[in-house]
Amino acid sequence: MTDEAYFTHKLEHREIRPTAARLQILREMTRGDEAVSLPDLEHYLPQLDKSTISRTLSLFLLHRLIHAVDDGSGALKYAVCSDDCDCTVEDEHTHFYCTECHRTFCLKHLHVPVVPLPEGFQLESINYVLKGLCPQCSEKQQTRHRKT
Amino acid sequence: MTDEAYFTHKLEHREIRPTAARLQILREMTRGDEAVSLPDLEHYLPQLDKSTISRTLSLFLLHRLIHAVDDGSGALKYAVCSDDCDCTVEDEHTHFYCTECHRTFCLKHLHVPVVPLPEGFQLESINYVLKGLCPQCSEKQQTRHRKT
DNA sequence: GTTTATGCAAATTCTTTGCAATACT
DNA sequence: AGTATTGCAAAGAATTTGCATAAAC
Repeated sequence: MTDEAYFTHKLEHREIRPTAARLQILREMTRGDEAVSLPDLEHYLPQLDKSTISRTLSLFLLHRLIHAVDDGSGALKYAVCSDDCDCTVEDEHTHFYCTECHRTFCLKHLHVPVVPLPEGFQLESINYVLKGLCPQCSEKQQTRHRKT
Repeated sequence: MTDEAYFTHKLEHREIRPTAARLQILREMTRGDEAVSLPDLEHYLPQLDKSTISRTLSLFLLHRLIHAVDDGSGALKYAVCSDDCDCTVEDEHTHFYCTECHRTFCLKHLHVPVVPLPEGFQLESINYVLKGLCPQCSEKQQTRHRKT
């Protein structure tokens, strides 16, 4: 299966018409294990208008092809769901936001923890973002300390 | 101890000069167990400029008088820390965002869970927001269903 | 009287929307 | 043709900043 066919299938699986713009956005979002923001996509895909990207992200969200993470950086970040994801609380995973390089990592093997809620609260979803230094930035900081 | 003296002391305890604007903002933030946004404060304190509120919140954050919660509503929310809070991961509590009434509740008795991070990640803080319906909105919804 | 805080206006950043033009089936 | 998609321009919302005035010590 070619790359193109793979992404086309992925869109159709979620009942999204595979247009050129949507394929480009999905391809871009699939590179790497990091969540990307609308401004990120705007930067990497200058041929597309931000309104197109915005509407595409809304569509992807609606069809549960991607999930959104609020990492507190000011811009929402988005990442492609795994194929079997239904976006229920049980499907959600932990994200890590690096306060140094501002990247947000998907820690797909770490499910979000669920604390028992008081009476009356009805849980729909969870935003669980750990913040700190990613391995690279943590390493750089230690190197700097060793040298000084 | 009067109200005024209580808030003045609270500011001074965090080494913040107790000006009129700061006292009003702190008083407003102390009402209720909900986190408030900058636009919320702007609405409740029309006598203060939003730039003043913005700068005051930054100052409060810096001095760890308040903590910020990103509930995904578009506006950051802020809530007064408990007196013994040092804003470490162990001090952080769970927040609940109601998708219906858009209020954010501090669940102070529920510490944020901490999942074990992969090698190399250095944890600084956690944003843990549960989303769904609060007791009131959940109740209203059920009432509506019973009637129809 | 010098430092600090505040208000006003404007800028910035992220995101969405109306509408006309284009592409698809 | 008729519907869906896209680009452009503009609007909207939250937040911040420069600068002049006002308040505090």
